[in-house]
Amino acid sequence: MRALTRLLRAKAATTRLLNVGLQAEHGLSLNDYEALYLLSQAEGRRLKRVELSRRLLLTPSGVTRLLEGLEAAGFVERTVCPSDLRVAYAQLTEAGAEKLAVASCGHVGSIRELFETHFTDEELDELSELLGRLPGVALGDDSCPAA
Amino acid sequence: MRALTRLLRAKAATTRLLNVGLQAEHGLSLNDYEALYLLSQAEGRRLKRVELSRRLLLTPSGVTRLLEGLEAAGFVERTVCPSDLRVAYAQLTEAGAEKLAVASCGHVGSIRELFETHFTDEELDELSELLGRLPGVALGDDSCPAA
DNA sequence: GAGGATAGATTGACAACGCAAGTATTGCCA
DNA sequence: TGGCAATACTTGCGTTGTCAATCTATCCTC
Repeated sequence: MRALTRLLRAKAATTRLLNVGLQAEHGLSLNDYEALYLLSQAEGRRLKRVELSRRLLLTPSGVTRLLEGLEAAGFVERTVCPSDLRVAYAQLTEAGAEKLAVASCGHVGSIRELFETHFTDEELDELSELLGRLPGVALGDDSCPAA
Repeated sequence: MRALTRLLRAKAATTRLLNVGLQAEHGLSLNDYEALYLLSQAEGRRLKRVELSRRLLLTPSGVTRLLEGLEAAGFVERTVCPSDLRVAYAQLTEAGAEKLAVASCGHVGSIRELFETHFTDEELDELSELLGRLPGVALGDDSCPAA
């Protein structure tokens, strides 16, 4: 119960902090960044929208809205799947990859700063292990190259 | 970094789960509930709006919007502070207290179910201790009577 | 005490996201 | 092969919460 309220507040606090940084420096939301990152790690730099929805824990409509912005900015393109005309891939563009690279510098810096001043490495592992047990959290796991 | 993405997803997953339950059964959002709860624990069952904003980690305008709904439903009233005409207290009404009591039954049940199937008591303590270190998370601490 | 800085609160415009409903495509099964 | 369920996605609408601007009340300083 206390754990719950802290979980809620922890999310609110951290997203606010990181969001303003990303927004101010690169005009990206935290979800924008996550989406670009997931795409960059994916095979062929593309992902089905359903897959993004699962990984980002957004509803399909949320993904559509998110990608609208990213497409308008030229960071992703929609491509179709020849074998199944229902699916629309989100394909990372060269511009998107560059944007991600640039934004990563400052962003992972902020994250490290935020977390490493409060936790040791072991505690971070502990924390993510615990959070990973909640239903749906540890889905498309991300092998985390940059940090 | 993995910790961060899991934190974000953990919040998204849990709020969605708990929100739909609360919403369906009692027409309250999670923040509505938290606000009622904080008021019920406060001295005289009232709190300054600024205080609510700190505790719920909402902006002041967020608090105003939240209380709009609660006032319309008759669960809180606004009262003024005689010594400082700027502050407007949010005062829990009798109806609000009853609503909270009724909603608590099912709600803390859901929470326990969600958390206790995945964690032991020690792990919950560990988790909330860790989360509490993030800036701003462990503010108005809540001495947690019900669970 | 007058004047400016500051704190508490509200309002309007806006972005993000969920839900429900709708469309299009595919797979299943008789 | 025809029909029906399921899947992938989009769109309209409502809710929630933020930000920037504003108003009032209080405090602080001269």
